[in-house]
Amino acid sequence: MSIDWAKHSRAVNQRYGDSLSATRHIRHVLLAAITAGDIMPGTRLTETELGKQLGFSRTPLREAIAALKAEGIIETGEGGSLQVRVLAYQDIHALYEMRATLEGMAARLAATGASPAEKLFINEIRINETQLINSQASAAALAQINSKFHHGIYLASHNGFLTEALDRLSRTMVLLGPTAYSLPARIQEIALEHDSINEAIQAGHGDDAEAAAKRHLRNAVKARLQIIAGQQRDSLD
Amino acid sequence: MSIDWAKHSRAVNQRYGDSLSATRHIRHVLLAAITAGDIMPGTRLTETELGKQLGFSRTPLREAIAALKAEGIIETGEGGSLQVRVLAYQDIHALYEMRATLEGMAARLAATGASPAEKLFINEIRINETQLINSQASAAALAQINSKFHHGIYLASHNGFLTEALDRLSRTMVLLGPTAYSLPARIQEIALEHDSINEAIQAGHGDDAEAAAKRHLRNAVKARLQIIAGQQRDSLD
DNA sequence: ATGTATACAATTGCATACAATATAAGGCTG
DNA sequence: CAGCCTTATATTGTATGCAATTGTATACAT
Repeated sequence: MSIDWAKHSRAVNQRYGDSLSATRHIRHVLLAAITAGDIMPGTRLTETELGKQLGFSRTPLREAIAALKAEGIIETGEGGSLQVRVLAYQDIHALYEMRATLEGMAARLAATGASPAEKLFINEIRINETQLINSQASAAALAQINSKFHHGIYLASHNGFLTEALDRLSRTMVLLGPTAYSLPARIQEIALEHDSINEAIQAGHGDDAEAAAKRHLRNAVKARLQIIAGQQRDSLD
Repeated sequence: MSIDWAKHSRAVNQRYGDSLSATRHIRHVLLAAITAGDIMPGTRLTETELGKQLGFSRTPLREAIAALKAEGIIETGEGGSLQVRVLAYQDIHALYEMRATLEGMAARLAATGASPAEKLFINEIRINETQLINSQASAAALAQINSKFHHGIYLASHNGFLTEALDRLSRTMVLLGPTAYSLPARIQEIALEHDSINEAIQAGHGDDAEAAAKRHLRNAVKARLQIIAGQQRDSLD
């Protein structure tokens, strides 16, 4: 039941340096733990316990939680108790519907407005992804390069609010559990879909880029539903 | 220099009841003060001072601020000092670009998926707006009914993440200052544009609704730039 | 045996106190 | 007189303690 907080803590220090304030540190550690699946949606979190385990007092912990609540990652259940947000089934559709629209917008803007350097950068990530797939890299490694590819497009949109909204959606998506890279059959499809997006961006075709991105997300939600169906248990617990 | 916090506090109590936790109460009061223009972007906020004026200790105040920071309403300046976020000029375009896409999406979804009751509700708001305009209501009253109209469409999209994203954008927009209703000439245009959106939604024409919403936002950014040009001062202060 | 009331434990919400850090002023030295 | 270092002050960051609310268990009555 106990979680290896030290591992996540080290990872955060390595990624952001060890000069983060306690509040921010805790925020990243909690996100990492949720992303890793160490804390499942619905899990009740108690401040005293968490504080003791993380080695911080309740004050910065509560501030981190306040930020995560504002983001919709943590919610207050009955009687004000804290728990990791539980997404309803219909939330999955809403989430992917949003992402399809925003990813489409980002791809369009990247195609029409990205600098040559940015386009080269995106293309390079795409090449790296192919190499990783061919070398049969782990699902985690593939998920990471996938993140980079999408994030590169977000940045190339030159719209900070769009980037932030998509980052936020990505963070919310970790509540859904394992990524689509746990489905071997989906990996090749993803590669092809990324290719169409990349090609449209490289060619500067906004319409095509948007359409390709939307197709990509439509297929993604299909894969996601497949994963969820596989996880189905009777809900008597 | 002193701000009438009691006024905002009363308004919040009236709107949400007086049983809100201190943290949430403070959050709404701060938002109200920023919306009303009592606190301008760039204004430095000191916790001790704010806490004293609001009548709360620093703990709930800091939690409210943590939430507002996560939303991008408050930012930390040099040396960790707090200030109301200052939007750059290019942020205006990015903001409206986002809103155009999301409002378009919401209008499309409302047109294709709203229930008859929801469509009636939207139409009713639209009728109310016309009456208010004809009776030469105040800019504040018009801004309020405008909010209702848009928010009604958000809800009719049946997508919680979209609604939340648009609400968030609206909150960010208060950082831009006075609404377009300070421009008399714009009021009639707004009415016409709302009409096209409403008609497309009532008729169930998704494409038309999206297009009308995007047109509306394109015109809105034009009006906004006009307002900003009017506020222009030499920046020698 | 079941439903209810009451007492107790656990947890959140808030306030105060302390520590660390940044800002600003003033004096000292070159 | 200018520049820099020192020191004092102000402000943010963190910890602890208390109050109030909620959840739970036990005992009692029906």
